[in-house]
Amino acid sequence: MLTTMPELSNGDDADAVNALRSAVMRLSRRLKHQRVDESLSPTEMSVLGTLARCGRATPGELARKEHVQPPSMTRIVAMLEAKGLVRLEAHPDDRRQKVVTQTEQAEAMLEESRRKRNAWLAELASGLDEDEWAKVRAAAPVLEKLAQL
Amino acid sequence: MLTTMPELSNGDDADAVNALRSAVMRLSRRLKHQRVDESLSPTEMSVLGTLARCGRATPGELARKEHVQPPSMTRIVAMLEAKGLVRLEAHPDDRRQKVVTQTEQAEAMLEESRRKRNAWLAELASGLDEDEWAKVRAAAPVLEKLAQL
DNA sequence: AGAGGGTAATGAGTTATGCTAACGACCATG
DNA sequence: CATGGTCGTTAGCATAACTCATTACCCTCT
Repeated sequence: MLTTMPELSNGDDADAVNALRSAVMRLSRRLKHQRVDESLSPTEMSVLGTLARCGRATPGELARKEHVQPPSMTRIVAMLEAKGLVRLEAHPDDRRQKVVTQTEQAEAMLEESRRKRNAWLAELASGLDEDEWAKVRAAAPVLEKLAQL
Repeated sequence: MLTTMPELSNGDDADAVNALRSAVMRLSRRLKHQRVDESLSPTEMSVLGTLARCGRATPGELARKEHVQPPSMTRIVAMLEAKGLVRLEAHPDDRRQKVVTQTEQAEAMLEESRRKRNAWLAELASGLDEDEWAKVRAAAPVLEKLAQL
């Protein structure tokens, strides 16, 4: 739990934070261009990914998960609905809320997406050795957790 | 070198890529708001970090390193110069190019930046256990390398 | 020496993607 | 039944990137 957190003041961690921040910013920029579907923004893709894991969610929940303001999520969901990738239904208990679910079309697109991402990854991974890649793989779920804190 | 790259087709790696992509997008969004200097965009900060490591670079080199188009870097460098954080000099051998170096003021700002980032990190790290944090620390330099490939 | 192709930086205009503020519909508690 | 809080939405705006076009310069080849 890092209750004492002694390492936050030492140089290694400071370097790690610097590296992490820099890498995240640059990678996010590259990911914007590495779109699996030309007409879908990274955040829209991320929402689909979240839906695939959660099954269903309200716009507000999605906004919190993606760290986006509710109005932005409104627009994103509307976009996705217009493209037939999600469905909006009335919330069973609360008529203020709505429930978003993904369509079969989205399911197919995500599969396609996985293939293309792997291709992209193959190119990048060729620059990493086995050990480096193992570190990335180990850290990936942690980073995801970190992003949601 | 992953010459055979057998793991690119297995599920673990696909999951890792999904998690990584999602985490990078969300973290980058949060980092945008966690600015150390309110008047400096994340990319501008990243450029200063790069300069701190490299010492000096041309706008074109910086654009390539940051994965930004040259015109964007022109504007960023102009911004930084206007704020007294970098200096532009003529290239000794090629009059088309310019050389960007950081000022002492930038040096001081980066130090300030490091402190604030550590504070932000402390908050996030409190949600990770020692083992998770170790994984992030191990992966940070690799991610940086990945971002530059 | 001069012409022409390639590269560096830049200027202008556009697009994308988020934000804040204000609003209407709805729940819930007195 | 009124009133305060919450959810989603609408409207307007800000930022930070992009593309296309231009200018200045280097370099090679004749």
